[in-house]
Amino acid sequence: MNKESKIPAPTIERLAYYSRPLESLLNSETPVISSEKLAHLCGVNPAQVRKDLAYFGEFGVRGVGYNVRDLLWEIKKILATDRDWTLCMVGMGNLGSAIVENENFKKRGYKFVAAFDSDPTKIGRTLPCGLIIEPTNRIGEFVRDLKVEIGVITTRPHEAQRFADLLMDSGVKAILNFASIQIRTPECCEVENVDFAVKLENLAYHIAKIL
Amino acid sequence: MNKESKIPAPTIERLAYYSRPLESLLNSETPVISSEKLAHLCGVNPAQVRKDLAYFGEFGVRGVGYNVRDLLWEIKKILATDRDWTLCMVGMGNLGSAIVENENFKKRGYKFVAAFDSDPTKIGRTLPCGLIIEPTNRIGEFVRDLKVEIGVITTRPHEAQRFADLLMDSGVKAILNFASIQIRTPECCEVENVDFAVKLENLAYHIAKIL
DNA sequence: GCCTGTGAATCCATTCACAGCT
DNA sequence: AGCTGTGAATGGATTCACAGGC
Repeated sequence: MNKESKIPAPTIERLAYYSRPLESLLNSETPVISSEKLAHLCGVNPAQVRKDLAYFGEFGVRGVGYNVRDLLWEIKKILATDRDWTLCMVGMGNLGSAIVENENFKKRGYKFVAAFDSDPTKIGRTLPCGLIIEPTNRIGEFVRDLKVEIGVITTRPHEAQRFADLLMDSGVKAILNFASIQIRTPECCEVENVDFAVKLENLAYHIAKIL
Repeated sequence: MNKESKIPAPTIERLAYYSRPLESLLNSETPVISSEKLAHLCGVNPAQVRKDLAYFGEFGVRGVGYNVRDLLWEIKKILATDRDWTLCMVGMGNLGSAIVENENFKKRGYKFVAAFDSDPTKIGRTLPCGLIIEPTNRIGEFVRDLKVEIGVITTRPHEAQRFADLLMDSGVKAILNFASIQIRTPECCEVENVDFAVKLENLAYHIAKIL
């Protein structure tokens, strides 16, 4: 862990990106891939690919390249996506529902085992996936009983911090936050923020320069 | 543009983050804010805030701070979010629908004027917002007629590149891509990729280290 | 000959520290 | 006295370039 703790955050993110084309390649008849080809598929520099992978071991063969199947397996082991994870959703609006129902997540081992909302008209409703929407005041209870590991938040911004605190107190170890607010968190809990509007604002900035 | 072209990408992203608390502050009785306070609200270093803003002008008053209203206005001008943008959605699954219906986007001036899907059972359906789902083979026509500026893609990965090409050929200047694939794009078109699963894989990596 | 793994060099972003204004 | 604006210093990450192994 001491050694791994100084691995750059961008490296971890890129590992996930590398795994995408590798998955497609698995089905095709391509047993081996070079850093050059993989880099091209992911839009990065070949040296970057080699350096990223070298942090974790020597996965390649000089003069040959990387075995696709083995490399994918190694990356999954590193990212800990070779196992299932238990999630819950707080906020069952359009976005929350879309994520809970998402087949892609299920396929990757991210299983939602609880869904919460504070809107009384939504509570008790059964989702297509079989989950029943529970009231937010039962978050602690459910998270503890079901041993939820990752919490996802899609509520309004002003409620997000409160629910994040609740999730953390109940033992959640990581939070994926879609509310457009910076969630404050102690050391023990990892947070990733995703704000679509920020991405759009980025695009707006760049294209406004041209027009 | 020459001067602005060497502005760090992270700066642009942070400007959007700065605007969030400023919007809340507008309603409260806080006419002025220091870089220290704003930095704290956004979880960054105060010098970072000052440097980011200084790229674009001298918005603050020494010994005092930044006027909240003025600063927000300047940031909106920089990000070009002081005007409306015309968007279209390709892929009307759960995620696509959730984004098109999102009130937050509308409020920020991102207006969806067309929605496409290739599933015949979805085509012709009227959305709560009033839009009718059109077949993907009419993308070119609609995008040109309605002068769509930004395209959003939420299709399966294997179709994403094809639709991106189609959007670009029809005059779209920027693409927000939610499909888990790296979209290849010429100079003239900006792309932002958002992959939720990558964020989850990041979290998984970090919490697996602890467990 | 080809491609990986890696120290060295470069590039970029963040933070520091203080001069300058109110 | 207080807080911005900014050159200088630091700290990271990316890229280069080549030694090492197939």
